[in-house]
Amino acid sequence: MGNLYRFVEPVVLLLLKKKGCSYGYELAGDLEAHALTDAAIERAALYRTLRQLEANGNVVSEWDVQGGGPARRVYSLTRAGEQHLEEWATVLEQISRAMARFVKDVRSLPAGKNSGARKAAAREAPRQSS
Amino acid sequence: MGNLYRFVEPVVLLLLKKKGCSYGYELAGDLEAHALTDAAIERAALYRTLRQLEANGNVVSEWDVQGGGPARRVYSLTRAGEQHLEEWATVLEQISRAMARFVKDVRSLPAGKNSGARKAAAREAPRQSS
DNA sequence: GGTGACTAGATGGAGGTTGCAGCTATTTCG
DNA sequence: CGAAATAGCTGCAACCTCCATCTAGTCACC
Repeated sequence: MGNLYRFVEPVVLLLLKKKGCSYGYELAGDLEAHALTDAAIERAALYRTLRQLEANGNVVSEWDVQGGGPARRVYSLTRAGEQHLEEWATVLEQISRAMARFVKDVRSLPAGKNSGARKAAAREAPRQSS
Repeated sequence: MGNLYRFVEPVVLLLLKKKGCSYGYELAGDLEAHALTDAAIERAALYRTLRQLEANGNVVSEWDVQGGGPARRVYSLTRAGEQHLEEWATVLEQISRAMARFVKDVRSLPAGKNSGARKAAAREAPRQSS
């Protein structure tokens, strides 16, 4: 199913809201736990998503040169970002419901062989009635 | 959010199972009603999805030259296709649950301003102390 | 018998996304 | 020193998406 790049964004927003602020490398770890799909998340996708979120004004970043190790680019949500997260929640809620309906629909059908229609035989009463 | 090309496939499979068999132009109409997202579905995506499903052995097609109007390429599910649909149901069920969890998670957080962490202020005790 | 509307399938190509592989740099540990 | 871990970032081929457009058959109408 691939990486479903689009769902990296909302999860990152949620994590940032929960944690207050964070940086790419750390988020990469947390992402596994919160991912909407079981697909592994690409590092590249994560970094690119963060940059894009910043370009769109949903997060801001600044360098943290303090602790040991290389510098970190620390991100935090803006107000626009919080709102964006809410919007994601609304959208995902709808999709979630639609998917649940879909699953129920599939399950409600006779399993196994295709009951209603024999193969592509169908062409029994074609409408050349005109 | 775009067309979410990936979700055209399961919906087409479901429709074919329900109807026994059908063709592109007709499916295009039904798709609106069953779509998982509110995005309109591209004709191009539909036709290409059908071809791809056939290439993967999930459906078979034959020409219907009978009725009025141009010939139709009529598709129907194979047994592999039925199984593929089941698999889709399993996957989508998981994603649906994960999304619902996500939404609940978002909603459970304090709305409005970011409580836990003030802006990007964080850097309160910067280490120019060195 | 010409014209437009409708049905039906399909493709072309610009532009965007993704996944992989790799790069740099800093610090810590043995 | 050299290796490993941390941290961020980029290049690029392959792939996907979206829009526009094309072909062609039939029908209704004048």
